[in-house]
Amino acid sequence: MAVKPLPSLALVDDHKLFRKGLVSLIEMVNANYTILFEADNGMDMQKKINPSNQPDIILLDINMPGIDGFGCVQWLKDNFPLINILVVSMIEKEETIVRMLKLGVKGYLCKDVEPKELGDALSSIANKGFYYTDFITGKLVHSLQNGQSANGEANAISLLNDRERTFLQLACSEYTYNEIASQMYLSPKTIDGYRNTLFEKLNVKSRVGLALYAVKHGLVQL
Amino acid sequence: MAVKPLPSLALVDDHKLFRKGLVSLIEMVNANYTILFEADNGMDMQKKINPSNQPDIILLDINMPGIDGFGCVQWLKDNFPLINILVVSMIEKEETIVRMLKLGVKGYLCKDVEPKELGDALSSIANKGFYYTDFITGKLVHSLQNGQSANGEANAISLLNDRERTFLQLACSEYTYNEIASQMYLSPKTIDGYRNTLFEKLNVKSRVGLALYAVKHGLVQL
DNA sequence: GATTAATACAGGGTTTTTCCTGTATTATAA
DNA sequence: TTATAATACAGGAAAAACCCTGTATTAATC
Repeated sequence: MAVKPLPSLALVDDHKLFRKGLVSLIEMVNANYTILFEADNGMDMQKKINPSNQPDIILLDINMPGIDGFGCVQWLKDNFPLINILVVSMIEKEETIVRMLKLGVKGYLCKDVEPKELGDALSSIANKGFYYTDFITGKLVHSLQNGQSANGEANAISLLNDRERTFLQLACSEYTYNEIASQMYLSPKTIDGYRNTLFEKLNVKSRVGLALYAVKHGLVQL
Repeated sequence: MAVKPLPSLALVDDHKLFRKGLVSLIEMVNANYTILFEADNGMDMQKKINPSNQPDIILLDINMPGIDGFGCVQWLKDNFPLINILVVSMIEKEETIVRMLKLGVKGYLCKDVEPKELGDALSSIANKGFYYTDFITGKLVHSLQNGQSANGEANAISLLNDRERTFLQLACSEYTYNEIASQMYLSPKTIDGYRNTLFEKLNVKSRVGLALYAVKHGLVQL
């Protein structure tokens, strides 16, 4: 009788201390998995993965230098769509979680969970193919459907269209609105309009408010 | 002959997964330490620490809900000044490191270091009382002395005085300068002056620039 | 084919921000 | 004691930001 091979894992996280801690936790506490490889970042992961060397599950961080978690997911979906992705991030922003779920990850864990939950998530993904906790299925799936955040605040992803988003990004700069207008090939008056609708939508009252909103919700990098 | 007791450690970090990983790493790899307690955050730490229950070294995170790492250091320095603090944070901003060193922590590790370096840091602190790597002693101590950042950029801590800092924080809001003036009990014209000096010092050209600078350098929370 | 929604734009006005130059007061250092 | 630096403030003006109301065009929906 053939022995079913152990599910193989890969860990992608730039914080080596965290990564090694995870490995230690997984190996010591639970002998049901083999660690296929570890990677420091997206680039590193791309080098270590290939058709004959695919893990069953990738534990993936979001904040990483170079190609970040989102870039990794995109690349994995394009190139190795069968690999299950479990995001393990310190980010608890609903917007981020929603974005990741929309991209098709199989689970999302915050770094403050009990080690037990990591075990649950891994076995759930290995067996059922996904791990969506109540938190995710309850509050978040609902917000996915109607573009509303669980805490009542509107979420920027679904609220803004492409043009509005680029305007918002440009507003987070020291360009004047006139300069932004020419960069977007629009009349200053149209920019005027964008500003006013964003003030409404995002519930702010000044350009500083716009900028802070954008930073807070990850629409611009600092 | 009396046996020298093992150095005792405490871990303060809100990311349980990371904390447990650290514990696992420390216990498995190195049997030279005992773990006195773990805490989820500053408040939790304050509850678990008392004159007859002091660890030799505290591994302290910075980003935590409630009382953060800075608050913890302040409280520890006030109440248990003999405890050695080793900061273990994902923050690599020089300004943050400098602030921590000024507060008297005994070492600063980024979460992306090799597990070995954690071991080095612990034994160095346990024996010599501190662990300042080349990175810290080289570039950073220099910047402590002349208020210059290692990468040439001026750092906000030494560059701004108290009034300027509070002005900057208020500028990161939707108050008009007139409103800020009355809140600071100053004439709008004086505020005018502050703005202009900060434009110079921080090398920005608009209020949005001020706000983004402040966020980037951690002078305001989002 | 009419209605609605989304997008781009104008006129025209008020408020706020930005910039420049110059002064008075106080504390600090030479 | 006399520069010097830091802080608080003024006048005056140009530029940018903000706000309101209203129109034209196109695409989608009824």
